[in-house]
Amino acid sequence: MRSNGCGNLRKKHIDSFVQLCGWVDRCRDHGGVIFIDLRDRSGTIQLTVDPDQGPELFAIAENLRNETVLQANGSVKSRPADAINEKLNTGEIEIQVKELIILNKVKGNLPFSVSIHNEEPIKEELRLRHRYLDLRRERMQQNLLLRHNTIKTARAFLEEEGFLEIETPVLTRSTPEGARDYVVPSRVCGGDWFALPQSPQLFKQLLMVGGLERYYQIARCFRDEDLRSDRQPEFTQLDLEISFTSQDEILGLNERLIAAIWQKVKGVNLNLPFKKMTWKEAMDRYGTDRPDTRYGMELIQVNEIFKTSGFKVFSNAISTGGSVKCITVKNGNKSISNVRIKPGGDVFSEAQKGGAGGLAFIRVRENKEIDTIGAIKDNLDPQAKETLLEITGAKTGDLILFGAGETTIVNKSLDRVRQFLAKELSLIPQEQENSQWNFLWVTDFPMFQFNKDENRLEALHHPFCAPNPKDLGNEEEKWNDRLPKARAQAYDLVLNGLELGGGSIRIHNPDLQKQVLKTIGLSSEVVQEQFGFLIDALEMGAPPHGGLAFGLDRIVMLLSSEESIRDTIAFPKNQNARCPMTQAPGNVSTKQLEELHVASTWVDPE
RNA sequence: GGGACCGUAGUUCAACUGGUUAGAGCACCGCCCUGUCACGGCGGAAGUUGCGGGUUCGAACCCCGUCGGUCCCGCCA
Repeated sequence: MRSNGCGNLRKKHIDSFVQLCGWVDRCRDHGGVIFIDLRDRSGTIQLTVDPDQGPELFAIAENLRNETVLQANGSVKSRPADAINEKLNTGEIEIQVKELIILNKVKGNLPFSVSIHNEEPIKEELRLRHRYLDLRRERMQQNLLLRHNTIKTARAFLEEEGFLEIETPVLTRSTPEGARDYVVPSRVCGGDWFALPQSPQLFKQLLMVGGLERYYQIARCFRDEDLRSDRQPEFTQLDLEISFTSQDEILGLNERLIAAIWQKVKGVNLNLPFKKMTWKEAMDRYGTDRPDTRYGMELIQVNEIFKTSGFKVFSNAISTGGSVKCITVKNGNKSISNVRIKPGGDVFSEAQKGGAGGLAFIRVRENKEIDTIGAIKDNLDPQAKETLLEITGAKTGDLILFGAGETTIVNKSLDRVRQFLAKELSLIPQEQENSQWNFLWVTDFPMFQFNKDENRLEALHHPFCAPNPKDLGNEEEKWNDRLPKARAQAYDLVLNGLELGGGSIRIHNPDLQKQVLKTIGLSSEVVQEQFGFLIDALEMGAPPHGGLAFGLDRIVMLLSSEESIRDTIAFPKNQNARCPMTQAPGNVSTKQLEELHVASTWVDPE
């Protein structure tokens, strides 16, 4: 049916007869000669239809509309010297058309224009409702090509490293920890339910117990939680697991994997090894476990200066176990007005979104004079002021912003403010090819964090991460005390403040695994019921193993400079987890429900 | 569950901040045009201003509710 791709033709094809198929991108009808831009996945080329080629052909050309599916047969010709289009890869040539065959017509108005030449912003709802049209556009084609190349490179790399690609079940069982499950009723096993996997975590560990040694998968994962621009109910992980390995080996291998992807897809040579930072250091200096270290404005703890201060907001925060931390905004006096850091201001509300009740500030004026609210100024003696200016490095013209209260909230709100101001003040370096890809391993996460609502410990990553032996020791009788405070052999890969992936060395000792599950409050009955198969497996010769999973959608989002992972997925869901094209999820018949032994309690709110 | 913003022709936007007939570009339809490439020219059709209620002499604009969407918090790695 076709001999070439439209976008692949060049001067070397001149005088050859070609058969092209594609979509009408646009027409220019001059009354005599008619130009048609024909587009397929490879690109666009100009077709030229002359009246002297016959009235039938001309009549077809005259009545074409955009997005008509067209076959064009004709000869490749060079364009007249003054008609060369340098903006087009195929701009030196054109097709002298001998025959046009309409393969399919377009009925009615198109909801939006596909042609890149009419790139008005289109409401995303509309793009998703007619995703097949949206996918025809260059931007989505580029993104999906980039996604394909990313996966292809990962497969080739892992193949070379001795990995096997193995599929794991999509219908599996619900587990207590983590996100809400998508649940599927079983017709055959009445009253029982499958859950869709939140990740292949346990299966990949069991593959290691099964002696497969090196596994990977492009794995679809499901989480029934509320959506964000970087979160979909079904998303894809590049998931891998290795037996007989160490943390360093896993980090090294994954750095090389990432470097291979960036090399192939972006042509960028990353510097290896990536930088490393412990979780504690990240929290102290940046207030987040995924810091953007491309710029400074670090958080500085100033508890010592304010613990005896008469400014109660600060001293109370410290005496109740919290912190006072600050960031120094260079030349902030000029760039950030008081209106913006007081209630109602954009900087203030950014701190508020992080949970802060307020945003205290000090402006440094000439001769180390400070300008702030009276309650702070009156309670800051000269020595304390001197120390503050010294450890913050604040100079004339600088603005110091404070967070005070519970340490987690201080960290969270100052992290937000820091990121917000970095964008506002353009502190993020854009220019150098390599510095815009700031990779960072964050290591030594705690095993657990305290969940206030449920009044219990919960696993920070998941409850299969192995604790650091240095923190745990060998004597089992001390596990009870030591485990809750232990660091995990867990690590995240962070790029420019976004988490790309994470993993850990896993527990392969069944007693330790039981102890960890007990620590997060699971009774031995629940452990037996929900994780019995894992404990059994660990008792039957489980090798030491560990692994990692990357968020593939997010990687592609960064590589394609998109702001939403929806633009990296062919058919994504909207923010209500609905597919605007198919309208899924939808009704099922009463008969289907009966077969599944399920009755709906849903009542339409009237 | 909560907060913010948005919804006007097929589409992207406008409409003096409450004023009478809701405009424009692209797309669409018709006519003209032989070297354009965001082709050009002339003409035309196209609207329940998301929906429901209220305030008002008068509502796209103000108020309440509702539906849909985006971003964020909670939630989620």
